[in-house]
Amino acid sequence: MPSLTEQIETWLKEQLIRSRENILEIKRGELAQEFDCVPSQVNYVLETRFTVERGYLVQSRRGGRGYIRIIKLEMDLPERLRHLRDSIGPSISQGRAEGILLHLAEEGLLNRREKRVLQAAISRDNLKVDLPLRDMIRARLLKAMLLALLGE
Amino acid sequence: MPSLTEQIETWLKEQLIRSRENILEIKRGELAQEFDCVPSQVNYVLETRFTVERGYLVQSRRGGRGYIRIIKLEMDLPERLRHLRDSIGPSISQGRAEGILLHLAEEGLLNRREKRVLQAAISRDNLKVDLPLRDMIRARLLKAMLLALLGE
DNA sequence: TAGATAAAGGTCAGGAAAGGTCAAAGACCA
DNA sequence: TGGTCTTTGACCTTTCCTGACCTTTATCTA
Repeated sequence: MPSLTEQIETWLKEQLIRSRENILEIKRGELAQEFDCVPSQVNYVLETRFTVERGYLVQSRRGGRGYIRIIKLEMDLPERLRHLRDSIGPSISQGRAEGILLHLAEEGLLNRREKRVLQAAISRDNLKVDLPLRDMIRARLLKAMLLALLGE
Repeated sequence: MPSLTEQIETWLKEQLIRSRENILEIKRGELAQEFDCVPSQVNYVLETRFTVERGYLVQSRRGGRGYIRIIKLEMDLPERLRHLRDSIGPSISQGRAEGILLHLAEEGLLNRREKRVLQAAISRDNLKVDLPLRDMIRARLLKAMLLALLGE
């Protein structure tokens, strides 16, 4: 049985696909009711699963007629690579790096094998270097590998 | 009377066979209860009996709805990986690493894209770390990436 | 139209539910 | 009796979920 978080994540992504659009608008309260949980659970899902690294933008408005809007980002490859390079920067945590991989994989830019390889290369367990340096090596490797893979 | 470790090992392997699949998912806590032992005993069994050496891959996740997943590798792979691991050793030069990649590519175990990624990851220009350490990181990464790639 | 009220969504800390690590004690065997 | 393999338990980290309390926005009403 998948966790609540996973169920909500899946549901939202399905809605996005089913609607054939890149925008989905929901009511936090209604969604929470649907899944029989507290509203802040929805925030948790959004914060952990719909981040920019993973290719989503979340906007919202409070008050009467409030809403939460989830936008799936789409860019062409060259733009994407530039953007990736910038967002990786000189140093990157494992968590953020994994978000990027997930995102690329979901878009079909990385197949399962490739994702696994990259994943292995950025894992702290494999890098085994102390912290400020580790995140810097990871950033360099990730950028180089993505360039090798995506940038003909 | 076989040791606890052996009992658990046997039980897990039986489950793997019985399920007719190469993947088995368990809860550490439940298993420990079943065998009336501390949970960390399960880790010990996994560490000593379900290693890559012996043809297994173990994945896990913590937190709510956590799990431990044991994956049985294809028949001839463990042998292959053992050999690779030995030939890489604890430290490897860029030249020798490239030789290995070339060899694997020739054998068709690596396609062009994959080779490019690995190549990028082991390049001294991307690692950018001073020398004794660089070759050690390269060795760890190469082994981990190949394992990720070949260990379905 | 200013202020009250209702109707959203946001934040954050805490607790629960996993699994991980490590060192020390115990058991077994050569 | 020394060394290796097992077993245990204390403590740690990660992930998920909840609830109390806060802020923002729209709408209604005097």
